[in-house]
Amino acid sequence: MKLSTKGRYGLRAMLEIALQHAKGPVPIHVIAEHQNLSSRYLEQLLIPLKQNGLVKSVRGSQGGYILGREADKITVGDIIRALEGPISPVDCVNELNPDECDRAEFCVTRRIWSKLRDSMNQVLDSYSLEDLKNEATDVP
Amino acid sequence: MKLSTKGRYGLRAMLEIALQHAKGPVPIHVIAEHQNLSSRYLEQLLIPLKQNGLVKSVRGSQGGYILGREADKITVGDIIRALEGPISPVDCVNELNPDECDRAEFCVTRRIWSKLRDSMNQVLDSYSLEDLKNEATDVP
DNA sequence: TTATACTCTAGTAAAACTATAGGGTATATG
DNA sequence: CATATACCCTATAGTTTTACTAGAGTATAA
Repeated sequence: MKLSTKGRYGLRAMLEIALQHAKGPVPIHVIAEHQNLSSRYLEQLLIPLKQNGLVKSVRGSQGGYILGREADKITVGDIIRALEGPISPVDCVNELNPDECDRAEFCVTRRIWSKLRDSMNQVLDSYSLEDLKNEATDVP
Repeated sequence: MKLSTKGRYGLRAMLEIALQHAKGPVPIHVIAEHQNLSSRYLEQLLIPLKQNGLVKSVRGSQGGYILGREADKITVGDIIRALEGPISPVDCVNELNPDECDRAEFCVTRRIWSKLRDSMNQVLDSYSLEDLKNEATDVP
């Protein structure tokens, strides 16, 4: 029940882009240096974020990444789902690609996993990048 | 953010033991056959469950496993924690064995992981084996 | 024209997961 | 007391996933 580094690094990268939004596109290497990550790895994390419309890329000199939409319209859940796929403790209650098993109808544990799934999504969707931005700038 | 088979199989095994509680100790091979699992693998899952007092073992002929305490005193969270360790989306908010990082003090994302951790534990602790037992016996 | 920065694809080492296997010990029963 | 039953302990092996690393290419501002 752990988040992978994809989700954690990706969220930190998104926050970095959000914080520097005013200054224009943020290049990968800047994020990587700030967050002490491999820029080559970060590069790969930005692909699904772009595909999901959470960031836009600007190529060429002075290029980099900008937010795909306003920070208050991007939730932590959006970011995690883009990077790690549907948030679900088991595949049989995965909404996108349910891996139904024979016993689904009688399965007593299934209901618990559904409830856990909903709760996880609810918590992660209750935070937007804007919220994180505000907290980050509050720090002295 | 997936549960491993340990957690899923373990919960099903515990439910099986709870359901057959009246008939005395339930041998591993019975659980394994009912749930279509490898009994050799199941054997390993029962070790941590026993260490955590969730089941007791009875050796010898007519032996098997019985619940370590009443079904309404065992939550799904107890079972998952016994099998998979502390329920936490990241190690830095793991209560038992916190893997604090340098940035913990300023870390904006940390608060979200705490809230997610609490929510996950709360959901899983809101179901007892007794609840599951009741649902299971309701099925025609 | 050139430096900057994104894009796409492939490969790889390490860790975690999911078992399988062998040899042992305790105990109820006949 | 012999024996079948069933738990107990440790080791290991195959597979998958994770977390990168690397090479070659493309677009664009200056």
